[in-house]
Amino acid sequence: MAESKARQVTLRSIADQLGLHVSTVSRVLNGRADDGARAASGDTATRIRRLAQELGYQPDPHGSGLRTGRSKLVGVLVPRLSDLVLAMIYEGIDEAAGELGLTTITANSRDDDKTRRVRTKMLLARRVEGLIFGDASLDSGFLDELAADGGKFVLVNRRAGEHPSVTADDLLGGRLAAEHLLGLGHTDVAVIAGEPYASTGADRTAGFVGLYRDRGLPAPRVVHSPFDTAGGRLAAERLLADPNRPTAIFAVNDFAAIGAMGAARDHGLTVGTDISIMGYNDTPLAAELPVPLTSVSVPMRDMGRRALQMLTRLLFGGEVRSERLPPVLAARASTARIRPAAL
Amino acid sequence: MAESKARQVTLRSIADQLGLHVSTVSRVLNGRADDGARAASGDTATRIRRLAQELGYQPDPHGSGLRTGRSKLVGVLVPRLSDLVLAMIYEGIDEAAGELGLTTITANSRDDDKTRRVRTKMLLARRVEGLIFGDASLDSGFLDELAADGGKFVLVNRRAGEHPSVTADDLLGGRLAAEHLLGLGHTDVAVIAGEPYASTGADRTAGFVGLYRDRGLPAPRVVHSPFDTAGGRLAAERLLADPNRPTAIFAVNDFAAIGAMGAARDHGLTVGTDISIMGYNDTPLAAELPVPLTSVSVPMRDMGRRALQMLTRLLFGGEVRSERLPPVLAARASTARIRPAAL
DNA sequence: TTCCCTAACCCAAACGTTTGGGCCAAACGT
DNA sequence: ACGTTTGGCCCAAACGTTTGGGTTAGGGAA
Repeated sequence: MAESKARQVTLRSIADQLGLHVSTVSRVLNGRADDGARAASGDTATRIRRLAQELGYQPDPHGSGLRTGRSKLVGVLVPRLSDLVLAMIYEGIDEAAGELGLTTITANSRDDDKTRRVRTKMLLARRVEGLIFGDASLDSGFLDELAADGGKFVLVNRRAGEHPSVTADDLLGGRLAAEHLLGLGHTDVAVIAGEPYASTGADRTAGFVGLYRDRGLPAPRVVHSPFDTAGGRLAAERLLADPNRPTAIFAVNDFAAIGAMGAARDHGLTVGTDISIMGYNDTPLAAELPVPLTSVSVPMRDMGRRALQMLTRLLFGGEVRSERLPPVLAARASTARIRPAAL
Repeated sequence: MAESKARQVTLRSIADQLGLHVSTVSRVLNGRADDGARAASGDTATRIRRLAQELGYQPDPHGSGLRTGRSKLVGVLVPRLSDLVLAMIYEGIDEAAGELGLTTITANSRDDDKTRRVRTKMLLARRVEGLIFGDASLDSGFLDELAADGGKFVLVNRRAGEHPSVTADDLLGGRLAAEHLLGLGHTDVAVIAGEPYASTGADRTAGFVGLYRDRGLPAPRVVHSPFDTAGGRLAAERLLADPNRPTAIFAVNDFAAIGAMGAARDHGLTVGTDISIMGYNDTPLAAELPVPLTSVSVPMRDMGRRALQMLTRLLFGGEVRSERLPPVLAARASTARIRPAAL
């Protein structure tokens, strides 16, 4: 494209200009070091390299892909890229892919099974070498089918079944959240748990609820919702409508937490004093909010990086073991010691 | 990949199984309608189609790309995908691309000229047919160079030079913001203007400042900052440190506005009563914040869609004219009529 | 009956790479 | 002096498609 008139610069054009054979040029430019060394004299090799450089030669992926059967493409399926969490994970994936000479193609599944299948088929039609799913659903057989068909993939962020995955330890994260709120004296708490099909929300909720149960306290109320701000607001409104509302709310997602903060304010409550609210993921936004949001920090970009690396291990024959990264609590002003007056 | 053992299903394998020639199969499956009709009898055609369907044939893009010289790929360069605005624009681009049988590849430039060049080169090496830049910079010659080299591209969100672009009418948006604040009685205002190299911030600021000047009012203070929350907070802190601080702040970006809200709160000010703050883009978050944020709504997804469509027009020989989409004000609680007491 | 037409195919080349196998001449070993 | 190695290169096939141009057989017109 950058040379629409000047025709493509190809191995052949370089070879012709130098009076060499195309295979010689190929070996020098792309063969493994030893192969290239035997293919041409040092002098010829530098002449080739210099001309290639000068002409801005870039191997045509169609040609090499056709010959080698390798596309150097990996597909990434996410619920939606406009979800900041997934966007950051994707950035990690793409970063690591670039370092390995791979290119990523991404698509949104909108957490819809039909779309998921269609988009995956499109990625496979593009001959991706492997896939990374950021939208794994606990209740869909899709991944099992794909694995049975010999599809190579890893999961990121959400786990499902026994498929290899890179996730944060959401169970632990949920416990951290519970410990934090308990430490502040909150015994009457509620969870905005996200979508039931996502392991992230489910595990965080399970960890949270588990700790309260372990301490012999009444089980927190659990209400499901979408992972976004509007969903969080609605869920919180339901909770706050209750005459004896909880003194603290744990939302499994920062955006849901922000929605909950809005709902709290609508109820005339000041977040951090009248009610404690915490989120999850420690989005860059969390620390900068008017009332800084307590959250649980997970290494999103790193999760992406590791997922890509795990996928390449998988592709090059290795067996892989799922990884579970540790989360860490980020306490801020949105959660505070319970005030009896608040009741 | 889905058939790692069963070997690829190719035109040849289909042809062999039916005792036909590969070219016949190709014409039926992929030729234009008339070509396909002349290539085989209706009966043969259905046999071919049925088998292809049954085997799940998907044309190999390496093969067809090599032959036709078309990759059906378009490259999308953005500052960062973890910027919600760009993510939504990209979703629009990708959506429209899918409808046209195109696939998008995206990369982050981090608004850094070196990275921009490197990533663009990578996209070109992948043989994208055209590019969409969401990271145009007012002060870089890069796009001019690329255009001179015959590169096919359009800009989205930000404009630059005379290159074809799909943007919102940011000048108008800035005026809308100014009218809104003026209508509420704010004559002492400030702008958090974003990065100077981005046309978005520059135009919004120019429109805003222009209206105040047109009305013969003192020129608003203008302070630059990154487009994110932390940047907005810092900029606002500078503004609020001034003993006679502005009664309203216009941030050219919702995230910067959120940061500004945080800074205001730190200064003991209640947003919407003690001080008015407004943002830009009308991010989904804006309406759901504890104090709902007044913003200027721009059709981000549609901008993406149109950019992709404009690019295809450009690729298929047409001339194109830049488009400027109208923004609309979304007034909310974060801006209110000035109270003399606030001074 | 002869000629032409058309429907329904097949043939072959080309796109740019990669890669296993030549081939030749010069250098080396004995 | 003669065989062997080896450095330095060339050959050719193959990957899966597309596409301009055959080729054949059967049917219709004259």
